[in-house]
Amino acid sequence: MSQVEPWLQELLRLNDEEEKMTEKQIKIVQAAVEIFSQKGFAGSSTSEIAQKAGVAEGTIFRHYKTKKELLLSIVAPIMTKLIAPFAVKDFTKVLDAEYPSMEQYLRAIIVNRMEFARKHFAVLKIFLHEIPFHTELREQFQETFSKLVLEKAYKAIRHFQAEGQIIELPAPTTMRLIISTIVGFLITRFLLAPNADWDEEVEIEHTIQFILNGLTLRKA
Amino acid sequence: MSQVEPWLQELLRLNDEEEKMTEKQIKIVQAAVEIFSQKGFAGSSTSEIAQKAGVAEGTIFRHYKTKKELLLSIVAPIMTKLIAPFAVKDFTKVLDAEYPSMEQYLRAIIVNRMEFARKHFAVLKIFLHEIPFHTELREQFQETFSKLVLEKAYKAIRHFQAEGQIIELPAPTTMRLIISTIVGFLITRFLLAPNADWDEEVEIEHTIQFILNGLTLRKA
Amino acid sequence: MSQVEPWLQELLRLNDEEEKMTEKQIKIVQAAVEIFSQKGFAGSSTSEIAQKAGVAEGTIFRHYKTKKELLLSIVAPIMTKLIAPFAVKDFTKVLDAEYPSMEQYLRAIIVNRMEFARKHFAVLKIFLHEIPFHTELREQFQETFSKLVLEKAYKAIRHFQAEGQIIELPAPTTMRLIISTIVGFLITRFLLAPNADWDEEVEIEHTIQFILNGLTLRKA
Amino acid sequence: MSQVEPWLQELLRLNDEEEKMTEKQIKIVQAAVEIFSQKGFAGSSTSEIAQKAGVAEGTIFRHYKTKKELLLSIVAPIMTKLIAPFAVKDFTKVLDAEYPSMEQYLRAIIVNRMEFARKHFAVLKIFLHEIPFHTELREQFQETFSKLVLEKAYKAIRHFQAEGQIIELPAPTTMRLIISTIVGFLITRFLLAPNADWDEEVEIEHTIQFILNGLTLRKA
DNA sequence: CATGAATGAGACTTCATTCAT
DNA sequence: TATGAATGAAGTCTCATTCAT
Repeated sequence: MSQVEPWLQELLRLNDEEEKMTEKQIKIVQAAVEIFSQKGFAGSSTSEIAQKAGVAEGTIFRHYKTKKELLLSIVAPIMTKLIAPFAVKDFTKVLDAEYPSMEQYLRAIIVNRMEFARKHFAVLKIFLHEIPFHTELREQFQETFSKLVLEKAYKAIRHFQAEGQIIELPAPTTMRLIISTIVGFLITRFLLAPNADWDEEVEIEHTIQFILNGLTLRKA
Repeated sequence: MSQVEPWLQELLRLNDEEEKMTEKQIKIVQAAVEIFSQKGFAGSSTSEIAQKAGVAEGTIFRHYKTKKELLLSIVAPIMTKLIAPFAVKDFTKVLDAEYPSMEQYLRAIIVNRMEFARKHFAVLKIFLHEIPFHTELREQFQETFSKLVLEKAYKAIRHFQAEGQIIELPAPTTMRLIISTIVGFLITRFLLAPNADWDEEVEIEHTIQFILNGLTLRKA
Repeated sequence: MSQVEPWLQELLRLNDEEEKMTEKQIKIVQAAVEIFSQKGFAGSSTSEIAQKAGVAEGTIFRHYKTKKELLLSIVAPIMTKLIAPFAVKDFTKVLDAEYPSMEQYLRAIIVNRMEFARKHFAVLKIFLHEIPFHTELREQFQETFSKLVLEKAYKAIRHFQAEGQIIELPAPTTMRLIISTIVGFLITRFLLAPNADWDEEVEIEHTIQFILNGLTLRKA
Repeated sequence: MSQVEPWLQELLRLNDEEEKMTEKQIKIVQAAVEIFSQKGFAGSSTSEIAQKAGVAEGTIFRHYKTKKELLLSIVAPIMTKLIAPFAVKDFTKVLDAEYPSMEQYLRAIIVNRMEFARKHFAVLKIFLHEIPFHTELREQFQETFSKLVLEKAYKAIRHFQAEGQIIELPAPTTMRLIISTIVGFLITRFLLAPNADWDEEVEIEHTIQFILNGLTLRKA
């Protein structure tokens, strides 16, 4: 999964929408991402963004009606992208075919999402900070998430439970435990100790083993 | 540990410093907590706080030189409180005496910190949101954390490793995995699905077992 | 005249009105003088004055209804004091009796007013700065000045002109030239170069000779 | 010197820098000059300035970052202009060539600076009032003055002393006496009795004669 | 498309003054 | 008499947004 799977390509193609953008517009977005992620949305000023983008103050509003629209244009797409790998049409088929073991599945997810986080670090940070303050964002995310991901993820979990690979906890609990561990890993890696030079491979391995062990019955 | 241990009382007593506060000052702090946690620091206005507190806007600045000082007066103490249970002078003694098994230890921590999170939910939320934007906060937290908690926690981890209760991962990795799981639990409980009525006891139990299993060697 | 003349004593006695003042009130006035002279009236805050005086904010307003009243209580008396030496009831008699020559008269005035300026430097500075901005002050000063000083000074000038000691310029012109020179001397001494160590005696002598020469006919 | 000398033109040309200014910006400066000179800097409010300029308050801060910057933009240039006529590269040559007698020199200076004071009355008033409260202003003025004027003025004084036109007082003393008289003249004319209709020509003549007499040896 | 001067609402903050204690 | 918490008007300054060029 470190290579983009065919079934994902369609989804991902939606994202490369930097096409119709003016050169100036791209600079605006880049500047906005940088400043929003440093100071937060409410703490940033459009004039500062314009300055960093090397653009007149008015130019921003030629492309985005309001400051908030600029934010959403940055943050909304990331939600879809974030979720994309899980939004597969027929999940269990995928599972059967490609991930015979939970371990391979987990490793694929972690590696893939880590690349994603590395690439979109700043935007993800903005997303995390702003989602509590913008109802539309939150609702859109919740809807997308529960529609596209939740049931499919539950299916996958039950699939591995049925196969006896993991224990029979409630699916939401299982999911919470997995996501907590992965997100905790990513946050530590990119936010808390971005400069610490650690052995990424080894940490990933520990993390995967922790999840697998955690979800496996201890033999008495 | 759901009861406050004697060795904690001193530490905790530092916190009930709402003494010298005017009635109005208390109202200001309450209003500020509510509004900051809803809209974020930069998105809140002092006039709104004053209004909600039923106080003239000038009154805020009689007690706090700046809006930011108001924020810090709210958020700084929570850092110490958050860490308090781990800032024990002689940790291993405590461990020997009171927590023969890692399981008991984990349960104590989770229950205790859950009560704490329940009580200080709003302030914790503010803390989490603002810490990336305020260097002083971040540095103070890092210092306090590494001084008071880190080494002691590592000691505890090594203690349980020596006893053969958990496997020999690097202490920082072990710690990351434990904290991720606990924080993930608390965030799910209080932030993501605060209204979902789930069986807290059972979820705690699952969480503890997940951590313990995760850190225990699978018997081949 | 470096000693206080008998006819002045009455006038001067009006000034030592620090009698009925509370200890705190005195401290307030001292603090106000210091701060007003450093930052100007409009640039000073009553709270700063209270702080420097070691007094509660409200205490100032127990003694002075408004900030401006505090200013006037400081500045108004200095006007009288400043003018006092010239406000003699029967001036020409004084002149005949005590100052046979213009030179002696000038020297007396300069020495005496220099001591005055040295003592009341800060208050005089406040007075000079504030007089353009406070109509009452300006009017009161103009009235006092023209009533008590102007005619008497003109009389003295004409007296010395009649005696042939100085040339027959218009009295206002003569007065302007004398006052300009003296005030210029005092401002240089106390404001522009207060730290320069110069020979005061010699400078006074030069100044007097300049005025006298300036008002004497050059012999062809 | 009532006509602008050629060597001055360059210096003076620096001043007509109202070029790049918006129409509104010019109105702001005009309003600010008027209000500052009436109420002093600290006693004026930006809202009042905006109102008198017929401009939104925000517009002031688009052109000047702070209220103080507005003050300095008004007051700083006047310092150079005030001094300009004395900041000539080779002063004694000028003296030799154009002012054979001290009298002509004095008359030229007085007339020229009187026109200047008449034209820039309000700004000069602001300058005089504010210089004690703004360290930067004071230091900049002292530096400019001592660099550009002092030595040259001393040279001129010694030039006239060497020619026997004036007596051998120390140059600083001589300068103090001359400036006191001239400044006293200007202040009387424009500040103390601006409405009194006096014969300016005659007063100038008296003032010049006073200075000349004052600095000339009385023949015994 | 792009500019940047202009706006005016509203942000944070100060301050003279009042008043219950 | 003295205090100092409280006030609210006013101050300086910021900022998203508009619009003529």
